[in-house]
Amino acid sequence: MAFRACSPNQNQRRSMMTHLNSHLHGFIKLTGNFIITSFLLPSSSRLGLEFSPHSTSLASLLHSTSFSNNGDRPLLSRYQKVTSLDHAFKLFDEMLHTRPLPSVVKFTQLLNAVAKMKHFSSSLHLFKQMCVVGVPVDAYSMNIAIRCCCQMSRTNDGFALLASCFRRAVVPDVCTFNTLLDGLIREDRILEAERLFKKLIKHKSCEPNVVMYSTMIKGLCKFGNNDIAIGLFRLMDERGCKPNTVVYNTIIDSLCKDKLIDDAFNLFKEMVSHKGILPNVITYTSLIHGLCNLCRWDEVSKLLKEMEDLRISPNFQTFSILVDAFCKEGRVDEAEAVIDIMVERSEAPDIVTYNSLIDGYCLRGEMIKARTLLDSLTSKGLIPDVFSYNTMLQGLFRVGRCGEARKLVDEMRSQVLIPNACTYRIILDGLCNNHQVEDVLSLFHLVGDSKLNSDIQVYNILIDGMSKCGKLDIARDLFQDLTLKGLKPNVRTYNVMISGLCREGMPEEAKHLFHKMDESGCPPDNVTYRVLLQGYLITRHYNDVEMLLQEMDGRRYSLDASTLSLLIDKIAVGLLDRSMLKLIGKLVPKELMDTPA
DNA sequence: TTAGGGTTAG
Repeated sequence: MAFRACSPNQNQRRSMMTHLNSHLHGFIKLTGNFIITSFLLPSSSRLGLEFSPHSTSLASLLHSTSFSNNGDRPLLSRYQKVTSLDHAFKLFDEMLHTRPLPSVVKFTQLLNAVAKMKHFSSSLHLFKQMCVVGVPVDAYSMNIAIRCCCQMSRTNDGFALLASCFRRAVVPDVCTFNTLLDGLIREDRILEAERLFKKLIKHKSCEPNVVMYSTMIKGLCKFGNNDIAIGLFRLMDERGCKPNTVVYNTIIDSLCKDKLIDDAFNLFKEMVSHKGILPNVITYTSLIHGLCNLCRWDEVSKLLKEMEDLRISPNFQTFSILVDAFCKEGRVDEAEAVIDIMVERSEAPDIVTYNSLIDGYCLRGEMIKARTLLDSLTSKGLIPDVFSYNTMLQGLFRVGRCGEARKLVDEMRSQVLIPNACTYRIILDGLCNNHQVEDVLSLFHLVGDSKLNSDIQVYNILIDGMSKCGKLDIARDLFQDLTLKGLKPNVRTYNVMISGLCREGMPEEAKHLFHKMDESGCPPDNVTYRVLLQGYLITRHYNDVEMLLQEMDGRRYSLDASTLSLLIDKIAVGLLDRSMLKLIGKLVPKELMDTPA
């Protein structure tokens, strides 16, 4: 594998673009073919059944699994078949008047059916009624009630029910504790979740199983602790709890989201080749999503082909992710083709998918198409939401049509769609990008001390916008104001401030701020390093470049195309030492590398 | 009869 960016000349750079384009082109061609062929896959795979390449014949599987409707599957009881809340309440009332009272199992079936319809408070209400009339509740019914609390983000009420378990001599099991653990994680109470998990193991309250480990791993991933999550994953294996597809998927997805795609693929390889665990559509969708985010299109097409070989059919979410990725690249034709296939497969695109398409049109400046689509959503049976309008709004600002953007906001109001915090941020950002400094500031001041302005993201937009409009003094004042407002700068705040300082030729002040980050408990991220490096290079501040590169290597960070290009230019003209190339080579992500001819 | 994994705006 050659390091493409080593040669700085114009031809090489052009060739990199051509190469990338041909990949993209190849991908689209292949994807187009593939999606059509996957639509033609045997109906078994469209039904969501997956086949190992070594499995017994397709026909026998089809026969035994997908079409055997009689006998094998237990019939659902009338309590599990409820279709509406009304129906459930009527049935419950009937049960209360039956003598002797139906068994707790029947009641539990009904509770579960109601919970599955996402009527959590009703399910909980029925549970309480059961207790009142003296149905002897057990761990199953208790677990459903606890789950209802947790799903409504009332995990504390779930713990209160746990206490009542002890009073009622109901023994909580691993499922009870896992539900509570999941509730804590859902409410972002990761420290309490960790404490509970450790306590359960210490007191041997229950033996964690693969679901519980997986819940804890999900929580750790959610809070950016991939390494600790992987540590727990290894520990679980050592303790004799065999990992399965779900646990692998959880970690793979988190690595993909953090752009650690190569680590994700190592894990994927381990899962499939060493452990013999079959990947499924979720595994592939996570990987595809990760690759799309990094624009590694050739590998996306490879994975889609692999799915086809394994007879794993892409599903609604896979398609949705592809539509979104195509739209973000401005490839709306391909996105439209995928949407057509979704319609053919009766996986009707939802509002989210269409929002991506609106975004794609806007990105290409095709505002009429975007507007027509927005207006046609209702006829597709979808109600345009604030999200759709926000997307359109963003597009109008992007092409500099501030007047029309204003009109759209008025239109939202007239449609009783209340602009939300995101609308506000889009307007601020749009006005900044269109250099409407006066308007931005008057809007910001008009909003004043309202909750909308107690938002670090608002400040990030304004600091960035002001410094890009050449108003670094205002940006600095806003940065100072943060602490007075009781807001804490986040990594993005530092990044935009550092970037602004560099833009105005103040690398020393930028460096000072950079050093403050770690001590403020906000360590610099990949972007901080890139921004500072670019600042140093543009302001001809070369002394610290190598040190920054080494630190990046230590933190496993990587270079982006523009920083890389700047570094190479400086080496080419002899302002930076060629010896740095080796270190730079280590920091180039795969998507910027050449592939063998 | 109970618990776990993948898409949405800066």
